[in-house]
Amino acid sequence: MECRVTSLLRDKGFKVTPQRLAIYDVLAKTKAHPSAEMIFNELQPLYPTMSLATVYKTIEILKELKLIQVLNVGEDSFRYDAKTDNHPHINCCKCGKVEDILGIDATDFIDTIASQTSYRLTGQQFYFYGVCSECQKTEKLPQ
Amino acid sequence: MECRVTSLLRDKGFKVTPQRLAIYDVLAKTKAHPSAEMIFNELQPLYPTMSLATVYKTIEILKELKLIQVLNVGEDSFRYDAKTDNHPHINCCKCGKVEDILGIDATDFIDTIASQTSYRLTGQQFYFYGVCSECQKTEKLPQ
DNA sequence: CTATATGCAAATATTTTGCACTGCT
DNA sequence: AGCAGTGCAAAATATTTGCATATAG
Repeated sequence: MECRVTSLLRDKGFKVTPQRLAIYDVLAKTKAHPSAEMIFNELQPLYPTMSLATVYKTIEILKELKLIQVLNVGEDSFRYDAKTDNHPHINCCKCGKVEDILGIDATDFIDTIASQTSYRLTGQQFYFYGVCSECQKTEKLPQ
Repeated sequence: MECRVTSLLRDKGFKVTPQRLAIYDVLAKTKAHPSAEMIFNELQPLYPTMSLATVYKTIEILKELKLIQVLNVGEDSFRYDAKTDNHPHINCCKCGKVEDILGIDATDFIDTIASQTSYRLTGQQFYFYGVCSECQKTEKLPQ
């Protein structure tokens, strides 16, 4: 049994390489929404010869195959998420982590927007900002 | 009568310079949500000696004074908005323009999120993506 | 007059590209 | 074997920084 990534790559005429699978795996197995650099660093021990360029080129393909989605919470770099359903994200302003918000039904909100705009909607991205529970604790410690 | 920007700058110990006022004015008078480069280009005719560095430095101050908000719809650069109330934005995937969505009350949606997260919320940003009405027309023309 | 701001140029950071070599299929 | 993919280095793009000069207060 072939996994989804393997068959999708092959179907679209892309070659299945260890690098591509490894990059997708990093994204599939983390909830940290890593940037290209973070993916690169994560893979260094296992693939010491892998280049950042390969990470970027692979991300491009994974995006095209809709295997990942792109996030931009307002940092200078992009982050990537292998969960491709369109859920909101929340970003801690103190530690910078980005987490999924799952189990939200935004249908009503989206419908309201759809009915008020002349655009044909194709998607949306909801970002929330705040302080995570860990950072809230730290905040309250003296100094 | 002094305008808000002038007095706010002065109050916080920043000097009031023609450059700073001009940059804020560009943002206050447009609905295009320009990037730093777009602001710079807009000001070229009037302030031919202004440098991009000044645009970036001024944006930093305006952000600090909460006179502008920062947007990132997923481009490689940031955009800025002098409307600082937290309204959704919509981005046309064809022509790239970014427009305000006004008159939406997202309180219920935000409250739902607030009640489901352990974060102390400080803000949010809603981006919608689609095809604007102008681009929809163009789309349908033969070729 | 003094301290801050500007403008230039150089530095930094992120992402993209060109090309010789490698390795899937 | 053939062609797409990788890795390196260089380029492109966006943003930041250092510093000499200009200017607001």
